[in-house]
Amino acid sequence: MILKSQVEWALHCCAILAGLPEGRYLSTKALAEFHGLPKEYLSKALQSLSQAGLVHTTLGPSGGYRLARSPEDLTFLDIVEAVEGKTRTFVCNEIRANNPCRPKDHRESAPCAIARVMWGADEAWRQKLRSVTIADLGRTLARELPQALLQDTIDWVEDRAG
Amino acid sequence: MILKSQVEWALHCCAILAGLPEGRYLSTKALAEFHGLPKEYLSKALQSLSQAGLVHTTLGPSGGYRLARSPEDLTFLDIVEAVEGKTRTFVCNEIRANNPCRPKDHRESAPCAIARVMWGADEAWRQKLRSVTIADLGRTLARELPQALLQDTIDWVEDRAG
DNA sequence: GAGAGACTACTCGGATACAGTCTGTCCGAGTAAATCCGG
DNA sequence: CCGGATTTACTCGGACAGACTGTATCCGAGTAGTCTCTC
Repeated sequence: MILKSQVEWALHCCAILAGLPEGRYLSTKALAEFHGLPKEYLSKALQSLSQAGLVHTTLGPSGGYRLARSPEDLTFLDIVEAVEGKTRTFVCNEIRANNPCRPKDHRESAPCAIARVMWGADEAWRQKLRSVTIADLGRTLARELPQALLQDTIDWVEDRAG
Repeated sequence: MILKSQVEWALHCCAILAGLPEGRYLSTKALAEFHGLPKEYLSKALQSLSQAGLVHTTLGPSGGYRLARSPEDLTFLDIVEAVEGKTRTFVCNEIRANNPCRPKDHRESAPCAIARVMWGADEAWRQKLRSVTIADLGRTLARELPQALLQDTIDWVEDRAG
């Protein structure tokens, strides 16, 4: 059970888009080139973000993507769920129903106890992802990265922003 | 990203094995019949548990499986990791290294900030699974299930235990 | 009745098959900016 | 010089292919009880 690499790509792309000047757009081509990724396939990840309403897109030349909301308002969970889907990581197939001892008219009072534990863990995971925003990520990067690299990157992006 | 159904099967099997009288074994066949699962494939899940040292096995007739430790000592995480593996759910491919602005001699001081967040969430998930034991599960079931069904199940198991 | 050998029921591991998902590529349709061309 | 037509650069969506993983089945080898047969 490993998250698809599209999740990683989407997160990195959102980090870049967060540093984009207000109202400008950055193309898939630029994002793919920046991260060294296949442009066509990366666009699938960005489409997922677009469908989820996390990014806004414009067609035509100088088109591309920008964040649809403030980075303060965009959590890791939003992005992970946009790409990976919102379904829980554990699905209960109700195999307890096959217990040969169970009377035919037996009605379940609660979800399977095993599923409840697994879902609790899933919720803890999501809660953790919900607690970190892209703005938080930006602040961490600003603190840790060399000033020069940060500035060069911002300039690189702005050069290509439409 | 969905856990394999073998995880669900392994958890249910451990719950049953926890109710087995001391020193007795229960065969794959019985476990498969009880849960309505394909015997051959279920045995793969049990082999995973065996390799991880969570269950003990005996060959020959009246052979089968029993827990290798006390249910108090057996956590959900143990079982999930035995089947699903211990690798983290997020792998960082260091795509930040492709940043065209980065100087060639740049050395990373810390793991990728995005990966750290994802790993933190992964750890929260594992921590939650680590906090629940099979004994806890047994107590929950004893509290919630009808007394008759519980007793019938125990009898059914004991009938087939070798 | 006792002991040796055959038998049986089970685990274990490997081989195989099939389906679904992930990764990656390609192409056509639609759109908006930039460019070109005729007046 | 200006306005409409064309070109260009991009997104979007679908189709497609290959690799990998998850699900499932089958079979042979090995093991430990049980049964049988002989003395």
